[in-house]
Amino acid sequence: MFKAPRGTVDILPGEQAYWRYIEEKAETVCRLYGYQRVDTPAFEDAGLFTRSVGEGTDIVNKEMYIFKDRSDNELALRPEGTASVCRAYLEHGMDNLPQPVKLYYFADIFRYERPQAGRYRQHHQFGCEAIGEASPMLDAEVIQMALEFFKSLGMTQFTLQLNSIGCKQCRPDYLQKLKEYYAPLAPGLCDDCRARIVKNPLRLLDCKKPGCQAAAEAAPKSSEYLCEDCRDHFDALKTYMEALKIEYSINHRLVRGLDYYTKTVFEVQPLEGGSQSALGGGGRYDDLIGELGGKPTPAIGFATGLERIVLNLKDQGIEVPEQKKPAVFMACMGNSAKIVALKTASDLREAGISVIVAAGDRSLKAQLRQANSVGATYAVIIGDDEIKEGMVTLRNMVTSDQQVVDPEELKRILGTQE
RNA sequence: GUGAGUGUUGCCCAGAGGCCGAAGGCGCCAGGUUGUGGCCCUGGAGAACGAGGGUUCGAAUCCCUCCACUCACCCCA
Repeated sequence: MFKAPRGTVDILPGEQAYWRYIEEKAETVCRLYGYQRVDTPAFEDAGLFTRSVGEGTDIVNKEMYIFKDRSDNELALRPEGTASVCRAYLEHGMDNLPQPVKLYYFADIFRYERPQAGRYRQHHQFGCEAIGEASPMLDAEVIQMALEFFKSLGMTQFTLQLNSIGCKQCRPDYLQKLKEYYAPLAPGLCDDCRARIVKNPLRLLDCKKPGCQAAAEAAPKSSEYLCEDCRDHFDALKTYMEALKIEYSINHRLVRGLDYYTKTVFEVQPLEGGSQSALGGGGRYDDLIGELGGKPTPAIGFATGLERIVLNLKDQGIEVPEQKKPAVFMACMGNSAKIVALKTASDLREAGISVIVAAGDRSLKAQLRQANSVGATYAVIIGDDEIKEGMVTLRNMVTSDQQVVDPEELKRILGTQE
């Protein structure tokens, strides 16, 4: 027997209510904020990701699904959403549209990781990107939008963490400061961290190892080494956040795992929950479009993991609307009844009424049992008696009222009941 | 890549060397009404107990190997 590959899951009909709910809320938020949907391919040139996400990151180093196709193109299943959207922005000349261009997406994301709670090899993200505007107003708006999205789902148990990691003007200086601070501490750090001092100093800050915690806690803070532009930007953002009454906490150790971020970075964390907890995150990436070959174009975005949202909704006991039940279940007995049932059903469907027709030769009892279990509001019963009269029996499954009606009348009767 | 746990019918799960040719619940199917659901009752189908090897007179139950899944670390959505 075949099984779904490791780290992948089937989202069965019984789960779909959560997914439809999330998608609907996401789309509502996007409409309110003026974002338009974009869909990009599930795989891209591998180089797109190595260049954007960064050579030194875990995602690129050990998590990408890379493969060569039959023409020897090196491709990768997308390990995140932003790079593809930026590629599409450039490829389709969206820099000629009024800026900023606001796009959202639902995408499956692939990372070769060890699966665990809330973490999969294929997962789904909803994300937004606002490309072509540098103002911190947009930062505030994007963050607000992310929070409004969670709130619209009924979620309340989460916090917002914020930081600024500077830009290419000020970050080199800050990294230098970090290195200087860490150099004498190196002997006491974990192996990973010793390597990070040279390779990726920013990552020193989010090491979870007990031995490195104290060092990270007392490390120089990026927000204290910002250039004037970055500082103004961060200050303005904080002002806007206060004006919007958005609560946040500054986390000096929040750095994010993708190299393209500049200035603002943020994460949404649930109040409690497992360690795979980040519900979403994002930040500004003012240099990315330029690095991909476009003219310098500032941008900001965020993404959320749908699997984690589903987990959270369940943990919080948040109810989602049930999926629509069929209006009519059509039971029939005998061969001529089958023909009438089929015809009647298509008539009703033409009128927009959902119908399930019992196929096969099961007893009426069995058919009605099924009508009950699929949650149909009505059963239409057709047998020899009805055929003789040219009528059908309409049974209300909720009240158990039953009447014999002309099939032509069904549409009218059912139409007004809905 | 590292560590821990688990692996019995579609699902949940009992079972701890012979009473297991595997129990129960849910679900499924059928019957209890000769054309009628939801409750109830009865019956039925469905598992050689992850795979392979070993110990033993005898293993779902003990040991080994492998595989899978889960959780945790790392990192992230």
